[in-house]
Amino acid sequence: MKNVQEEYRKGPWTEQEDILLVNFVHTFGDRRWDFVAKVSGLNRTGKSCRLRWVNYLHPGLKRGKMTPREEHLVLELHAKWGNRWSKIAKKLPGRTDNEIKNYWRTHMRKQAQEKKRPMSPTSSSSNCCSSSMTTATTQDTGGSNGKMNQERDDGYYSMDDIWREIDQSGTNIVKPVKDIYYSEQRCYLNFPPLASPAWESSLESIWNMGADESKMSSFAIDQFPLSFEHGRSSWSSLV
DNA sequence: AATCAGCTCAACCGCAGGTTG
DNA sequence: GCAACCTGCGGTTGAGCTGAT
Repeated sequence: MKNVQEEYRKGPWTEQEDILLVNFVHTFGDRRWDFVAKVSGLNRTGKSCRLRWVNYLHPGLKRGKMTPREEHLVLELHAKWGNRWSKIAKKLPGRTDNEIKNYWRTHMRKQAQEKKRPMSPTSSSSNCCSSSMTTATTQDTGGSNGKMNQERDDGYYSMDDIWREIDQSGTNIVKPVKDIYYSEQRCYLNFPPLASPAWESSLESIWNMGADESKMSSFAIDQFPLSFEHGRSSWSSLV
């Protein structure tokens, strides 16, 4: 029996894998990830396939910088729901929970560090509140495994550190978000969308195709005979 | 031009909840 | 009711990019 760790590929997805995944998701839908992973011949877990699809390949995804409106919405919804990223993402069409999570993390770390900077080093960590993690949102961070509870020597902030800083600095995250938003002296520029990868045009053409399975299959065969043969061999045993 | 530090974001992991047999 | 499996979520990591020095 093969070791599972040998069986599945990890790391960055290749263009070919992307096209293959798009192909099979279009055929079988974006629900049965384990099945899609198996029949596609991708040596990836269903989980990995789902993540790639949801965070990168989904046709409705926006790319590029968050707009001020989106930033505002994220802050507002986070104040309301805490770290319910997927819930927040549902209110921002084209944005993923991962993207929002990353944005928030960057945003709050920046804010915490800016708050910390003017303070003297001694006053920053000896606050009376440091022992309690009772911010409005800690209830939502139950999944934390505690790996990153300590502020690192290099100044890295874990989520807990961020919450602590926010808590200590008196920034009430639940207060009307407009205050937080407009107090930031940020320059909101409209950047052009990021340049699309060259292969995106080919993906687009895939999406413009009908859901004709035979078409999809022949496409897969033409493009990636080896992968498809592999997939088909597992397919026959599954279907 | 080279190096370094900070930032971004894709991808992983572990866990929890849902579904199925 | 229960175990096994699958899916989705939230937290974390690290490679690569970018700007500063």
